[in-house]
Amino acid sequence: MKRLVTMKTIAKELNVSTATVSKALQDSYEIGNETKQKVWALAKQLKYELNPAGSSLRGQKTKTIAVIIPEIANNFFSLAIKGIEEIARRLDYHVLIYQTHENSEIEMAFTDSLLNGRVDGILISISSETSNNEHFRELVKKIPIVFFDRVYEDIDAVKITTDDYLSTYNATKHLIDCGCKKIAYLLALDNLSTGKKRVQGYHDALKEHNMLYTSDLIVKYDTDEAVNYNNIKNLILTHKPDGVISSIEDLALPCYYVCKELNLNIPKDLKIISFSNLNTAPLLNPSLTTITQPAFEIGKEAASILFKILHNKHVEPNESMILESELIKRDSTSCN
Amino acid sequence: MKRLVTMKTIAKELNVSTATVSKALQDSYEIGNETKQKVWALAKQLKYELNPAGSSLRGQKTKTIAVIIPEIANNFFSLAIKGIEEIARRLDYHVLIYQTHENSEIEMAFTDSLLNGRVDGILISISSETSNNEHFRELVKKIPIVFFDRVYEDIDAVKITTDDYLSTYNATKHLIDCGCKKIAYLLALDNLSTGKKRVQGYHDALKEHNMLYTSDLIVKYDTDEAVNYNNIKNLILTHKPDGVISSIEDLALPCYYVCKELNLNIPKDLKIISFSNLNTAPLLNPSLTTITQPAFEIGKEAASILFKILHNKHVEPNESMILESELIKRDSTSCN
DNA sequence: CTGTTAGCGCTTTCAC
DNA sequence: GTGAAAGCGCTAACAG
Repeated sequence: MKRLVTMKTIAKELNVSTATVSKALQDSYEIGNETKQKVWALAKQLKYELNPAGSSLRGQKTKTIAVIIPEIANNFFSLAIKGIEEIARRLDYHVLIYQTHENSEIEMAFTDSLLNGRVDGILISISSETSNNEHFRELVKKIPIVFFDRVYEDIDAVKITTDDYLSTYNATKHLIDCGCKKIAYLLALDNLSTGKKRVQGYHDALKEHNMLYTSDLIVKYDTDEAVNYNNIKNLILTHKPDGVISSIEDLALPCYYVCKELNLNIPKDLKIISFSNLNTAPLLNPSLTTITQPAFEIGKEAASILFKILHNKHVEPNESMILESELIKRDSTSCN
Repeated sequence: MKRLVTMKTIAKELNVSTATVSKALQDSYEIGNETKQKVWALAKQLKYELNPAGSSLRGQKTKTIAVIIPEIANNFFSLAIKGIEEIARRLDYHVLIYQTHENSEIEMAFTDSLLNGRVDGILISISSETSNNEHFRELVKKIPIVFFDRVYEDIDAVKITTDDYLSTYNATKHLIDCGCKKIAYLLALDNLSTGKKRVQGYHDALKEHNMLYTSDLIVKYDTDEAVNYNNIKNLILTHKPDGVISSIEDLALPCYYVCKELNLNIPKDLKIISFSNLNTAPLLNPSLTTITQPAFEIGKEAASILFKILHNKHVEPNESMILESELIKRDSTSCN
């Protein structure tokens, strides 16, 4: 396109060397005030911007981070990105986005392709904990990484998560308190500690209250929507649960539709609680009680810690954090 | 962090020059087959990745594009990004994300900061058409840009939009066909052609049917949610409309709540149609009839065209596109 | 206080 | 078919 304005342009114009310009722009103590002023003025006038290729080639820092997530068009992740971007902006960092579509092959390809100095660090929410353990174990040695939400439990890196276990534990307990006798569970993310903890919380709450716990009451997520719908329908027809915990939003919706088809009154016949970051949840009818994660804050925390690492260079002690989810009670499960 | 694997590494190992490695990796006809094989094998083994700083410094292309949008945590924009990312991935491009929070100062700062060769092109959905006309007029001369959804009407650049005028025209007509006699409008984006066309469609449909058109029936978006709520409440109390067209999702929600507070039955007392990309709209009660834009496709189209421009180098004729929105009819406005 | 110089990793003539 | 050399824009060590 257009010829770029470089330090050379400024140097020539001002009859100084590029080194002087470089230092002046960095406000180095080595440069005289007068020169600095002249350089700054001209730089501003010409709208000079540092060429990132030049400086990162030289200095090994790109002022860029990558965010790798399963899916962008998802309330949780888009809020998290929002948080990340806000922190990045404050520190003049740039944010690259990559979506894996839950495919760990793609995930590995992305991370590998980022080891060439394109970014200074990575924020990642992984798609599976089973298929690429070794890969990540190596990766964390090569580039600063912070895991968020969906993390590798047994890898030594900073992790920002929410209290998955407690969330479902409390939610299940809430349903029990509401009088539910038979609580089903819609299972997803079971290849991740996130998912395992969630189902464990459900499990433990049931056991503690001597409630029925059987795999018959668990429906596992399938990538085919129609299959999910039918599985849930079968569950409801066969076992007639009076409560449901859904580990992801995408399973609560078909559950809702099934009830509609079967003419079940949701708060009365079946109480549903789901993980969800829908900003419209209160508009749902019967309004859905949700376990809502602080997605925005998770993004902000994860980014903040990554930048801390990037700036200190030195190894951080395990600064991992567990943020609290909120059980937002609504009509569907209110006890009265 | 770790020492990077560079062409030098490969060259040394294989006793060839870096020039040969570079050419081999590009599958140049100049290089013998045997050498190529060796280079490729070693590159793979060492997980060599091209250093983007080096090559973009040299070649002036970064294989990176920027996406500038008002807000990430928004169903429309996150879907658009999803589309953009998918196309970018196919062509091995990287995607930088920037959110302006509807602030055109920030917007200008972003675009300026991208003129230093950090990206090859920009996809943007602007925040205002009034405050920085001159800025964008200059910008399009300096870097390839494709505008999407919220565009500069009178700037010579490719634009991907939806049929804003027709959307509201048809929606309004639909309400009229349903028997509405007094249709209000919730106005937003009025500093953009997008918003102007939307209100114009509403206006024209009313006029064509000799319906009441008065600014009293228009409530303008305010950044303060409480103000919106009150304005809508006043509108409804004072003018008792039987239909509402909302130009953005964020105004339909308070409208819904107002009805709840006033004990208005939405399909019966007041029919609401809103622009919305909520994937849960069918769950709303009373289910909301929506004007739904093909956000994902807009993202894909915009990205595709940008890449076309980037690859041809030569100026494109005006390949702007207008995609169709869909009026998804639901209980709240069904005629019977 | 300022300039010279070298080199980050890569590509591209131009020789051989 | 391969290599030497120059240079993209920047920074830092070192001279002066």
